[in-house]
Amino acid sequence: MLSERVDEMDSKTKKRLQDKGWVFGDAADFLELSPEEARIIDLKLALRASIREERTKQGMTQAELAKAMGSSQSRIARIERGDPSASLDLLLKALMALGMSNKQISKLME
Amino acid sequence: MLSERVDEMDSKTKKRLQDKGWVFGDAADFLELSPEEARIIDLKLALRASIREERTKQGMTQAELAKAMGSSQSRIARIERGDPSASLDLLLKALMALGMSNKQISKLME
DNA sequence: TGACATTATATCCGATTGGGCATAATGTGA
DNA sequence: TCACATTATGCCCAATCGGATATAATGTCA
Repeated sequence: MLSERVDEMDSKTKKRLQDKGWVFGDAADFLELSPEEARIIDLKLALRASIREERTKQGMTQAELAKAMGSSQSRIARIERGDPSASLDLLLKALMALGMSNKQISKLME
Repeated sequence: MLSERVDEMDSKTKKRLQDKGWVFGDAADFLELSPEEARIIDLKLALRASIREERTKQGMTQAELAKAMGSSQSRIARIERGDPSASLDLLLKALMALGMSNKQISKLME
C-alpha cells in the first residue's frame, strides 16, 4: 500500500523527502524506528496524500485550506510535501476542515 | 457517545479533568474550540478509554505498557486519566503497542 | 493493619510542533 | 515573455509535548 504511493512520486520529490527524514519501501525496515513508529509514518503518508487529493478536487488552494483550519499556507505545503513534523492531530484537522466525516477518515487509516 | 462515558466518571474525577482543560457535554459547545478541535477531543476520549480497556483486559500494568512502547508509567497514567496534552500520535502508538491492527484502531474512530 | 503493587500528580527540561513571515520556485493564462 | 497565482523552503520563536524522576494516593491481599 505504501509502495504504490511512493511509486507515483517523481524521484526528485522522493529524494527530497528522504533527505527530510521520511522512509520509503516499508518503513518497518528502517532500524531506528519501532514498529509502532513505522506504522504511524505509513499512516501519515496515506493521510497527507488524501489531503492533497481532496483539496485539489474541491478546487481549493493551500492558503484557503489553511485559513479554514486556522493554519498557514506554508504548513499545508509542508504537510502535503510530507514533512515528518506534522502530527496526526494536524493531519486529521485538515481532513476535517475539508469536510470529511470520521467514517471517511477512519477508512483512510485501515 | 461522549456523554455516556462522562456519566461513568465520579464527579471528583470530572472536576479534576475539567480543571485540566477537558470539555464535557459535547465538546462542540465549548466556544473557544473550532469544530475540528472539538471532534479531535472526542476522538481522543474514545481512544484513551480503549487504551485502558485493552490494557486491563490483557492484565498489563501501566508500567508494562509504557515499557512496551518506550514511554513512562506516568505518561500512561496521564493518557488514561484524560490529560489533553497527549497527541493522537501517542494514543495510536499505545493502541498499536497493545497489539491492535489498523483496522481495529480505525473502527474506534468512526 | 501492614507490606507491596499499582496508579496518580507534581515538577523539570529538552525536543518537537506549528504559526508567521519572507522569499524562492513553479505554474498558468494572455 | 510577462504579470499574477500558487506552491515550496528557510528561518524564527513561542507553545506544546513527552520522558524522567520523585512522591503521593489508592488498591490488594494476607
